[in-house]
Amino acid sequence: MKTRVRFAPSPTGPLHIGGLRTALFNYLYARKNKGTFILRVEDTDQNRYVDGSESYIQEALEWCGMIPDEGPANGGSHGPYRQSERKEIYKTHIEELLTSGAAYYAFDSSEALSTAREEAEKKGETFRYGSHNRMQFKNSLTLNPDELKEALKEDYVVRLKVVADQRVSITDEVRGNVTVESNLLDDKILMKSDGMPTYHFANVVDDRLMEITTVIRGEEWLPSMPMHKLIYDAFGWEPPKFMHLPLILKPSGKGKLSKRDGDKDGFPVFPLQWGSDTAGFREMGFLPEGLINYLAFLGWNDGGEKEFFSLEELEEAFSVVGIQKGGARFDYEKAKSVNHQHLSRTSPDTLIENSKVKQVLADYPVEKHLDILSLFQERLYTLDDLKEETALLKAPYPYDEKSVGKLQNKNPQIVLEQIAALLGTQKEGESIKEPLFQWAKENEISLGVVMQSFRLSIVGKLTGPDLFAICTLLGKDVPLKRVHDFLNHLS
RNA sequence: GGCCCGUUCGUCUAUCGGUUAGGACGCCAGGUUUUCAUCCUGGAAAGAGGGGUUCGACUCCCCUACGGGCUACCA
Repeated sequence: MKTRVRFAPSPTGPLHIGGLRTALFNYLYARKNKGTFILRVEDTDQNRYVDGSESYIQEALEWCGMIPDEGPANGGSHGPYRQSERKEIYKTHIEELLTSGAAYYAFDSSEALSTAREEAEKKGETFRYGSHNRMQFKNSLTLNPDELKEALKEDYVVRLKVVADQRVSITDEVRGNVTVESNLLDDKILMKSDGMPTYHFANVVDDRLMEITTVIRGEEWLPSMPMHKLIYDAFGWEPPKFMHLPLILKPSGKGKLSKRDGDKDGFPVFPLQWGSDTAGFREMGFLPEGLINYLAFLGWNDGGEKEFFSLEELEEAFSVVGIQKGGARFDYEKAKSVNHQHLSRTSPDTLIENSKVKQVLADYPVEKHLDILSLFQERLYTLDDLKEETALLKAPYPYDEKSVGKLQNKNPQIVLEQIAALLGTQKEGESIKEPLFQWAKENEISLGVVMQSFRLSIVGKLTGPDLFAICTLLGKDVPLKRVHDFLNHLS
């Protein structure tokens, strides 16, 4: 049987990186098994629907290079791929369960239920609508045919009739067997009073109809897996395989990573920008490969010591045995470090096409773009760093006075005058490196002092890439002027 | 509270009964006094606790502790 997996997000806002990682693992599993990667939009909650989410999700997947084989954007043989467009399908399937007696109508109001819940809570108990008490409520099990007919004119939901006194057992590919007592399970609502299915029901029906072979989703769904099994049973269907992924935790480890954590600590939690005030990894200067590589290793590894992977390499290396069981904390420093690896290994010719790079480089003459990028590239953790790094090409001011102060009593003037002299007589295409070092040696002047003086005069601080390369970029006149300016500054 | 899942350096992780418990990020120290947030080398740093099983346990089992998830007509 051909492998078919789906990524099934809800369009309730931007795609969180936890969701993106779920998508990634689905994608990798599909590619590794030469299967099909499906995008299904779970828009059954009209109250939480947020306009623009679906296109955001599509764009985010595309940015990462994970194009769905089937989905709302490009169609497929098992559509429609939006649950809101599958209402008729759910309707006929719920009829089936109603007819067989595996499900029943219930007429309790939301208010009545929350009251019952509160009362149970007061007694320190958990309210459960199930085999032990379902006969005490107003539903198609307790009403006579006439009452039922009348009740059906008003709002109703459809509930799953969970069998009593049974051990429900199902296996997760990552964690093994999960068993639960059916008496502990709720008679879950399958169909809401607005005629839309709940997640649980839509999920099972769609996974079946779309011929999904393996369900790969977040760990938050693990507790409902036995209940899903019961729905499959009710239809007489064989459940697919299940794989529950560990959660991505806050940097503190206390709970799931949320947007607030990013706002608080200044890192993105979304792949792309959402709205005007929420930047994504793309806007923060991440390469999609960098993000993907980092995310892949949050909860998975190939067992070896290699940690730098392209998407293609991940597709090849991915396997279920490498999936972690415990949650993994998000670490922005590590994410940047992985991105840095990808950044430094991308060819400058490719990188120069990036819009963020173009933006920074626009301040410089076109013929120098490649040289500038090549000089700074290996130092970048994010593309955003390029702007800060290249700032030293523009002006050395303000000088790093702390460093200047330390240099003061080492007699930098004589060094700077020599540098100026060399720069003045420098021929096109020649570096002053050799003659400068030669001079320093002859006069027994420490190269440390020489280079520090030189660097401070040119870029105003003691950091940055190779100084002679910077001078080459700046041309002949600018470095000379800066040395003179610095001499003035010192006096 | 109940149910489910988890627990190796600060963090992400390797180990599938016998290892000096390995790697990466971060941190610290060096790289013949050329700077550097790059690069190279080195260093500090871990099996939650208690019981078993076994010649031998990080690895298997049980208990405890701690952490997380779920407990909606949300997904």
